[in-house]
Amino acid sequence: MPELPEVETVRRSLERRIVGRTVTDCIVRETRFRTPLDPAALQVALRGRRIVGVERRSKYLLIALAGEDVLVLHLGMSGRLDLARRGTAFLPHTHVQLELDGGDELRFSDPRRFGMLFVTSRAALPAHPRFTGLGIEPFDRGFTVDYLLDRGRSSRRPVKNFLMDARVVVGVGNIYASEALHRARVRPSTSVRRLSPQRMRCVHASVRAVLASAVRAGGTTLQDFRDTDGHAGRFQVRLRVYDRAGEACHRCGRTIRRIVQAGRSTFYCPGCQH
DNA sequence: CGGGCGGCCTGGAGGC
DNA sequence: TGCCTCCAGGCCGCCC
Repeated sequence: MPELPEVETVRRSLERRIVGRTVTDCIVRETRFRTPLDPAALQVALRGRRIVGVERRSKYLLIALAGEDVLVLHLGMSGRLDLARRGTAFLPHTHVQLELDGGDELRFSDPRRFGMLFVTSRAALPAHPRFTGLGIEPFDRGFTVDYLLDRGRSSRRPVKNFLMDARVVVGVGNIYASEALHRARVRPSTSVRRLSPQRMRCVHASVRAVLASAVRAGGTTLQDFRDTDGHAGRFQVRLRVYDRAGEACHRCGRTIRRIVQAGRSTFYCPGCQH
């Protein structure tokens, strides 16, 4: 479900409400995730620990605890975090609860179980297998047109797949890759190394613009995305191509097409993307 | 060895 | 109503 704007939206809503709180207990009711969860390790690391910060790296949420440890959380496709009063009704597939002082609890639900959570030390994080290969953050200073040109120089792959490659740049998933390329007027099937510097500059600016705009809108809610307070995103009404196959392009009027690239749906306008 | 593809899961939508 | 197929916002490992 979540790409950078959705994860960042969750991060902000979490940060407002859990920093300074202490985890009193951790209840695990499901351990079968893609990487199996170790309840004992989680409980030992979390119980009695104060939450000192909430950060994001790529599509991972990092809940920093007093001391050296960090709770790492990934929402996968269907993961969701909810902050709620203890004892209130909870969503189906609520697999983990963090009980907080003051009577609230943070609930992690994930029907498809593509998500993951684990505890590691802050020092070990960069070397963790899930983090070592990660590319640059799209809002870091190092994410430049030259960086993209350099990384794309020897690659014949389609620019859409390139943008979705987390080894190149993190946070761009299936929705925002299509949206950024529409904004840039670049056809998703274009080979990266065939993009002129001018067109790459446009792709670069469009990635940032689309992501920033989606963050401001609180993410995209297609079916079930919510922040930790249960609020839906508002970017779905601004989508220009994603999930609009057969509809008219708002820019040129031509009919939006759906194709499949690397096993994922891609949407583009044949009229104004070349 | 870069990168496409199948698989991991559940659930919702749509066809018959 | 049921049963089938297809599809879904991510990621990993296999294998060409």
